[in-house]
Amino acid sequence: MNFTKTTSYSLHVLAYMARHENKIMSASYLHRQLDIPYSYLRSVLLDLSRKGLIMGVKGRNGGFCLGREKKDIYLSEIVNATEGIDVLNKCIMGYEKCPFDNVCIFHSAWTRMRDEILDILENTTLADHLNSTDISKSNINQ
Amino acid sequence: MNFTKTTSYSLHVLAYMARHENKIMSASYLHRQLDIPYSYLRSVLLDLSRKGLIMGVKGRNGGFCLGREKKDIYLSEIVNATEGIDVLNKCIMGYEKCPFDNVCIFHSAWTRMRDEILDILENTTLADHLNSTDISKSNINQ
DNA sequence: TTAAATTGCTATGCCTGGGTAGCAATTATG
DNA sequence: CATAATTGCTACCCAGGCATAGCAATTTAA
Repeated sequence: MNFTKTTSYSLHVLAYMARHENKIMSASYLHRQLDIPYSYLRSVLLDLSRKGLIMGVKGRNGGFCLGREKKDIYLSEIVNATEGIDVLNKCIMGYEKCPFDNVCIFHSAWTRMRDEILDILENTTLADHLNSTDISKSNINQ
Repeated sequence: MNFTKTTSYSLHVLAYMARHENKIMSASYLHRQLDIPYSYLRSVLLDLSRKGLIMGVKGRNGGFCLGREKKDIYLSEIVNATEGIDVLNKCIMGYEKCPFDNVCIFHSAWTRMRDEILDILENTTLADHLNSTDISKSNINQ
């Protein structure tokens, strides 16, 4: 009923990096800032680095920064790099194809959400996301 | 992003039993009808039986039937018997509490769906479900 | 009475997501 | 130069969902 933690961690990290562009951040720093288990964060960062979403800088004072400009990284790419966006194509009953032939009572609620989420993922860059959450942060009604 | 297969199997089985009330069905029969792996179906049925949702009848010609009348079994009970309805209380990012303080861009799409699904689960009995899918089946627009 | 079909129950295995740990290579700092 | 801090990489562990297999007990049918 949700994204994997790996996806969540990745979105966290990349959103944080977008908010502090051009700053190189080490795994231990990100660990302290984002409260993600250090060792696992290491492996997530390695993976994102291999996939080009971030760039690793070795050596003392090394760390990671965005692999591209924040306006050029779409959220869908991040999900694709972790669990793959295909999760959204499985019906809520866990099958590729709805076992109730799309007439199950959850279907409309489910597809509506899926379409909205897909739309967000495919049309939001890290830069957009930054703006949208900034607006939200200034809204008391949370 | 979806219910576990165990939940899906359970909903399948119970919906099928509701559609053929008062008939005793063996695991191997249900396996053939619903295309659920036999051995795993056995363990699912055992579990549902222990939890009172179905009743086992031993011996040759034995099998299972609904543990209560179909109008008295709510879908929420079934989900609770398998993975627990709490899955719906985790945010889409996989946490108990949304790590973005409820301002993440998926939040409204997600909560809307969750509320709808919860409403369906808590207010639909197997009997209701039967009617709703019957209506849908007669609808060409699928 | 014997065999077949069934549930009740338990032990086991596989896979994946999540997580840990350590070593080599690299780089900056004292 | 020596040491500290870092990434790159690999091996490993654990839990849970999914799945299989087999044995005992029960009941029916031949």
